[in-house]
Amino acid sequence: MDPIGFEQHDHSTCIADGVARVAEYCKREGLQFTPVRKRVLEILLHQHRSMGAYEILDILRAEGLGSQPPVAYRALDFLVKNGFAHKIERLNAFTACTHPGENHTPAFLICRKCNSVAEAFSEPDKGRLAKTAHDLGFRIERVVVEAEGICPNCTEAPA
Amino acid sequence: MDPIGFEQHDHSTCIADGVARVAEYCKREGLQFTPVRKRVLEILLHQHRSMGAYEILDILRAEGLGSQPPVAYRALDFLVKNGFAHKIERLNAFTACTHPGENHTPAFLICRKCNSVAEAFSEPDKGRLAKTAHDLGFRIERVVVEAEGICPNCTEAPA
DNA sequence: TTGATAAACGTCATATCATAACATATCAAT
DNA sequence: ATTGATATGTTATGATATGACGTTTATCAA
Repeated sequence: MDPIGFEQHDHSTCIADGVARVAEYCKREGLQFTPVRKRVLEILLHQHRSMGAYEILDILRAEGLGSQPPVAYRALDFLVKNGFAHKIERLNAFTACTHPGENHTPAFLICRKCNSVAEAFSEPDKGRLAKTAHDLGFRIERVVVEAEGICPNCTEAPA
Repeated sequence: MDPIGFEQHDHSTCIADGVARVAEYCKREGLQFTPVRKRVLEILLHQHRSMGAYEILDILRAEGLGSQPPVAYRALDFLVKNGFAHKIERLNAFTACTHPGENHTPAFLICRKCNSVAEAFSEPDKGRLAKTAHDLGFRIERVVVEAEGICPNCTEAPA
């Protein structure tokens, strides 16, 4: 049991399930779920935190799956574009999506102590921002919501 | 009259007023509003869009105010830390705060066509994200909200 | 006013994040 | 098998950001 989304969680089937779901989705949609792409997704699923592209690249390199930055970035682009992973802008890092296939606007809770990342939902159509945008005539296409703070595990064990 | 926050607006006094307000605030708080810091704020206020650190540095360099990256980054750090400017994470760029001195959680509306940036308010204490964080026991300290889309000026004149 | 301390600056070097460009290989559909 | 699209390998470079260290400037107490 590893802490996931700040809760204890059966992680053992988590990676396999995540990969399987994405594999199935790709098959349905005619997307190529190539070895590098699959491996990068596995790497991200393995950690419930965000990882930098070069950190992922180091792992790929050790496994002989690619040694140059574009290899990692291209795989990450694929995963992000299709909603299997997200980029955390605040950290210039990436994390596996916990709701692949579902259409959603993710919001992230980032612990500044342990760097774990939990994915929550935001509702960009509601609230003050939506109203402001509507009033101004601004058409929102995409919203980044990233909350930084202290996760429950780190609150309990302060430095 | 320049478009500001997507609206026509008297920009002429805007820079002077912004600088004056910050200068006064700094005096009150005992902060050093040095020439470089003041100039960087002016540069940011001059544009109602975000600017990269190196873009700002180029201007400083041309004016003999500093030629190395740390000069720009240190001034920007000062402005951001004190709430006179904000970093747009999505763009790795900076923009002058339109409500300096007021305690607020900014939300940004970023036009992907003309790169203008409008600062709005978000209400991180309300809405679904706040509820999720509370339920999980996550203590939010800071929230980044950045909406990307098309501003009214660019909607009217599509490419 | 001066001396001590902290804050800011100038500079060099380097770390970190990201992509352009182009050649080669693989896949998918005829 | 051919062809066009997609993916990969590789080189090179661009863009963003910070560590470290010595010098200068500001602040403030004595």
